[in-house]
Amino acid sequence: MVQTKKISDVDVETCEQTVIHTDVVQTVSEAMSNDEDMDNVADLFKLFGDRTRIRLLRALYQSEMCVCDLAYLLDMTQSAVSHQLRVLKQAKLVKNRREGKVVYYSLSDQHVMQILVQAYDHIKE
Amino acid sequence: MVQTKKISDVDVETCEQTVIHTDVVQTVSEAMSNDEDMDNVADLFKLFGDRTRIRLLRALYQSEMCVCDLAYLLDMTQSAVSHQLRVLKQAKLVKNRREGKVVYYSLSDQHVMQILVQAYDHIKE
DNA sequence: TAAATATATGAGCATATGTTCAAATGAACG
DNA sequence: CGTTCATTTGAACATATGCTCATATATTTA
Repeated sequence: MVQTKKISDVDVETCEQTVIHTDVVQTVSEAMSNDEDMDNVADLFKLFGDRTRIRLLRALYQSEMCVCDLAYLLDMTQSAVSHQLRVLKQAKLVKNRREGKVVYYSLSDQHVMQILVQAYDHIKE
Repeated sequence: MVQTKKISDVDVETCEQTVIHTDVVQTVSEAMSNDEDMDNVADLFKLFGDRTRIRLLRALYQSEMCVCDLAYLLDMTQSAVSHQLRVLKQAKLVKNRREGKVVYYSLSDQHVMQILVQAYDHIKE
């Protein structure tokens, strides 16, 4: 924990902005300087932050399924489902294989679901 | 794992939709019938799915801070930061206390950060 | 080759979201 | 009491997002 003793003001050139605890800002800024991957984290969570995609992942966690089955299961248009599956595939969260006319989707990585499960547990308390 | 033996078609009243693997859909549907909390999970992730909010949480994970310090740290308008802190507070992810003119924000629950850290680890591989 | 079926894709549209700007609170201090 | 400073808040605006609709692609089958 950082203590907040020193009080000082600093003017910034862009827009006049004030800093109260210079030392704290300095410390935190250094601690955060490493992880520029936070943007990627946000992007990953952005994928999870949609009801449709969450339900798709949840369903595929149970079993590999084709597009029309997923559409029926979620009570959605085949087109809408296909669009979202595309998003999930681009993010490498799901993979697919073709068998004749039918395309089967499945999770490309079981590990990703752990994040989901943990969040689920968090909600449940 | 569910096997995909039976092939059959079903018409649905709303829009004409086709189901190929009735048994799989049935099984998965039952498995998913319990967790209606998936919507809440999506909502939680929606909060994480933004660069600004992620960085705010990341910063507060290091130390309690006031609004103007956070604004300086993230190089953002104090107003924009305040708006997002409000969102995080409504979601009970952060809390605040007033000390004179200055309002200090901090994480209301360290546990929530575990989800973030896990996702961070996932990215790192 | 033509028809049928499963899926993919692009454009359009309506809504959601995040930021800015201006103005309102709220507290300390002369 | 009026001024200053930190923060909050509401409206406006621009962009992002997810769905629909029509159409394209791909594969099987008659």
